Formats: sequence, C-alpha cells, structure tokens
Amino acid sequence: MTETRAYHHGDLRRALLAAALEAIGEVGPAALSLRDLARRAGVSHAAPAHHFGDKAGLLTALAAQGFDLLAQKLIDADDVLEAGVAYVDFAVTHRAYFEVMFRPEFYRADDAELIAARERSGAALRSGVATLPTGGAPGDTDRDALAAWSIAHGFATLWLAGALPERVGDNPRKAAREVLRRLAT
Amino acid sequence: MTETRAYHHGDLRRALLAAALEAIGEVGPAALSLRDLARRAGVSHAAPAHHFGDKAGLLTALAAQGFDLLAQKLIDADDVLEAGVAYVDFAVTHRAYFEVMFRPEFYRADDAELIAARERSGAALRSGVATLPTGGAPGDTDRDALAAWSIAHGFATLWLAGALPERVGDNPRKAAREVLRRLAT
DNA sequence: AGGAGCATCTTGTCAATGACAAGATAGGAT
DNA sequence: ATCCTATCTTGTCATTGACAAGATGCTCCT
Repeated sequence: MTETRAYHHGDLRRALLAAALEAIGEVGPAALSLRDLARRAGVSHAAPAHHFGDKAGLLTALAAQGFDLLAQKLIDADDVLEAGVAYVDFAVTHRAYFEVMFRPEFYRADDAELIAARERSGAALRSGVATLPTGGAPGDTDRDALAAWSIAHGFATLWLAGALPERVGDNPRKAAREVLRRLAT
Repeated sequence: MTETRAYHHGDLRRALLAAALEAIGEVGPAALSLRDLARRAGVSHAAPAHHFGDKAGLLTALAAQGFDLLAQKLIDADDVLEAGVAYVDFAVTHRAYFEVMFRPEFYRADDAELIAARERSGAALRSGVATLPTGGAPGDTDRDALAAWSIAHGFATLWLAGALPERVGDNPRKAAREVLRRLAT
C-alpha cells in the first residue's frame, strides 16, 4: 500500500521511518519529534505530516512493521523455548520497534494493517506452543501460550527497563534461555 | 523527608502528586503536563517546578512512592503465587504508579529515595521466592525469583497494554493466578 | 514585638513542538 | 500542451517546559 516512489526528495516515507527508528533509539518514543525527523531527512518541518498525518500515524506504521518483523522471527524459531529466546532477542536488538509496539497510547490501535500484523505475531506464538506435548486438558494450550508469552515479555521489558540486577549478566539470549526453561520444566 | 505543611496554598506537593496520578490515569505518563497539574491544583504554572524541579523530578517522587506501595503489597502476600497475583493486581489497580515505575527514561534513576524504595520491592520479592522448597542447586533461588518476576511483570504489562485476547476475561486476579500457576507447577 | 531570612508561589519570557492552512513544485494522465 | 494531483514548503498559532526575577507570608531569633 502507499507505494512511495522517489518524487521530489526521494523515498521520504521510508527515510522518515528509518530516521524515527534512529531517533527512538536515542531518546525513546515519547520524546520523538516530527520536526527532528524532518531535519534528519533534510526536508521541511511539515513534510512528515503529509505522509503520516501526525505522530500517532507514524508510530502506527512503525508498530505494524515491528509486528511483522517479530512474527518472522518467531516462525523461524525451532521450538517454543527458542521462540521465547527469539522474542527477547527481538526486543533487545530492535528495541525501538519493541518499545512502540506495546504502547498503544502512542499509535492508532484500530489501524487495519497494524491489527493484521499483530495477529500474525500472535498466530506464530500460539502455533509454537500448540506443538508442545503438555498432555493437559484441552484449552490448556491457550493458557500455556499466555504463560510463555508473559514470561518472555516480562523478561524482555524488565531487561529494557534496566530493572534487572547486574548479576544477570550482559548476554540477553543466554539469560533469557535460563529463565524461560523454568516454565517448560 | 521534605515535610511539606500547609503554607500559602496548602499541601501543594501532595496535591500535585495526587493530580499527577489522576492525569496519568487519563492521558498516560508521556502526555503529562506540569502546567495542567498546576491548573488542577489551582496554582500558577511555575509552582510545580519549585517542588520537583522539572517533570522528571515529579515522576521520580511518584515512582518512589509506587515502589514502596508495591513492596508493602508483596510483603502482605501469603505465598509466592499470591505475591505474583498481588503484583498484577497492583499494576492494574495503581496503573499510574506502575506505568511510571518501569519507565526510567521519565525519571532520575539515580535518585537515592527511589533506589531505596526499589530495593525494598526487590527484597520482598526475593524473600517470598526463597521460602519455596524447590530443592534445586544453590543459586537457583535467583533464577526462580527472576522467572517469577518475569511472568508476573509480563502478564501485568500485557494486560495494561490491552494486548491480551478477550478470552482472558476481565478479572485480572483470576486470570493471573491461572497463568502464574504454570510456573510453580 | 519586630525584623531578618527563607521557603513558597507568581509573573513574565523564550525556544521548541504539533497541528493546521495555504501556496509552490513537479510528475503523470489525457 | 494542459490539467491534475501527490508531494513538499512556508507561515502561523496554541501549548509546553524551563528559566529568571519578583512578590508573599511563615518562622525564628533577639
């Protein structure tokens, strides 16, 4: 959709999204400034508004991209444990995406593309958990998926918030794997 | 500390913190406006700056209060499972506190009072996990605590983000208990 | 009692920002 | 060639955070 080609300035839409990722990495999604993005892209201060309407529009596009990226990472994982590790790895590696994705107050949660992308992530997660031989009652899969999602998401957000003690180390994949193992038993 | 008594206007510091909780509940911590708080309290636009310096100062005070509140809730819990439920319940009930506490980019993470309060929360959490008869190797307590913290924190943040499917229901305590049970086995 | 000193709060101001409106520019369609 | 429309610019306004300087009133000391 919105096939942006090089018009006056170039592929501005894409350039703005890239600049946004960079800026969010530096100052966080809350302090993101459209005018700063315009400066980074070398265009006037009102140019971003044309492509995204407002700040929420831009972050909506970013969040949708992020959910698609995450879905792919989850699909590529070999098993549930590795999917959890991939989830944490995504959060740390693509911090800017992750920080936007789970802050619906920053974007339009009713956007069609965003909802579709988020659903792809959810499906990837559930399909991984469904392969588990838990042998529990039917319907347990939902709760297992929720538990797996919760522990991976919790570890990722605590890591990003810098809330974890130093003793956890500096290797998120390794630390995440040890913690996630507590669930699978 | 900072025993604020009724001077010119009243207990302004306390009034501003209360107004901040209200405002954050309405628009989130990012969109919080010091001038709006001043209007709510019926004072001039620069009055908040005197008590808290800047927005980060105010949110630092809020976060510290929040960590103390949370620590008390965790201490009051009967066992680890109920501590996890209390954690989620705190996040949902005191959403404004919770949303500030884990966003260090909004406050001063090096504040002494805040660090002390956060440490009280952490100690309450670990002491609960330490009573578990896991029988694992020594040092497992740390990882158990981290896993418990992660799953409770993850469920809470996903709940607050509105990311959970409707099927989870509208009772956070009940839903959290079912999910947290997956960990204790 | 009375004044000094200080915490508290106000008024005024500035740069930055988001949002909007109106105009300029250029590529493509007819 | 001319119109048309998407793209981008210029200009503007209200809001905000931060700072500076001044006004107000409590408190304490003598």
